[in-house]
Amino acid sequence: MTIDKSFLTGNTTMLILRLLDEKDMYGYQMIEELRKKSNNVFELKAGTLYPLLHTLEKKNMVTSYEDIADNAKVRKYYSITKNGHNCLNEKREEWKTYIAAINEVLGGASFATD
Amino acid sequence: MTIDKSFLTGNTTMLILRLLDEKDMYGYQMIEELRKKSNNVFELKAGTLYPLLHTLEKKNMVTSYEDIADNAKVRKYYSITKNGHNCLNEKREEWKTYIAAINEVLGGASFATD
DNA sequence: CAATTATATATAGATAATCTATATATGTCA
DNA sequence: TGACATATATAGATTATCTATATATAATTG
Repeated sequence: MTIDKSFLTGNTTMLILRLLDEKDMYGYQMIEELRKKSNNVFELKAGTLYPLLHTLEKKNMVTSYEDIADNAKVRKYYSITKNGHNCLNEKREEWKTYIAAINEVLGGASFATD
Repeated sequence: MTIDKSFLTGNTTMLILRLLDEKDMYGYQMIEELRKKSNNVFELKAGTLYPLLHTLEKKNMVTSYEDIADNAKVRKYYSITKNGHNCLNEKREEWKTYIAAINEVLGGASFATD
């Protein structure tokens, strides 16, 4: 089954902030993590992610710094800010409300988790 | 709480087909139904819906006919086709897969903190 | 060893699904 | 009578994706 890519719209920021809420990561790593955690459902494109990270940095949701990864190579790491953490919590609440509404229309059971 | 409108992207077609899968409706009625069923979460705009209905008709997902509503006024009713019904079932499956993937990422072993 | 593929970051331009604004017409209510 | 709700419609703006392209290094493969 191929997932309608437009489902993703609006969730990318929430997902990225969620990853960074666990640990600092660099861009390419986020793409791989999302792919793995979602069982290949999310295949976020580099051309989507890097501009988004720059925007999140401008909005003070994340900060970046250069550091050396396990393989001794320099990578651009991102770290979530207090502001970004608060935004994540808001987005999670919105997401819960949203899927409850969808399920209300679809007439099915709720798939929401806390 | 204001819901991020971009969450809706990609779901509108599924929701409209779901409404029509229960009974024939006219455009304005769909907007009202979605608003009510979702407890005001969905406030679909006329400028979004009417062009979408025209597209769905071109794609043979729905058919339309003029009929007289309860209040004796002529309204443009839409009816789901077999094709539209099949599309709805596919979208529902995609939706399930998609939210399972989101919850996989969101649920990753942590609790929301402030 | 050369060619290809994977890793890694970045930007420009295209695409698609919404939105707002506007138009038109009728009906209702204060 | 003037504003607001119902009802349908289109044009143009906005926004979040995408693809294509660029660059550089590392790893793999023929």
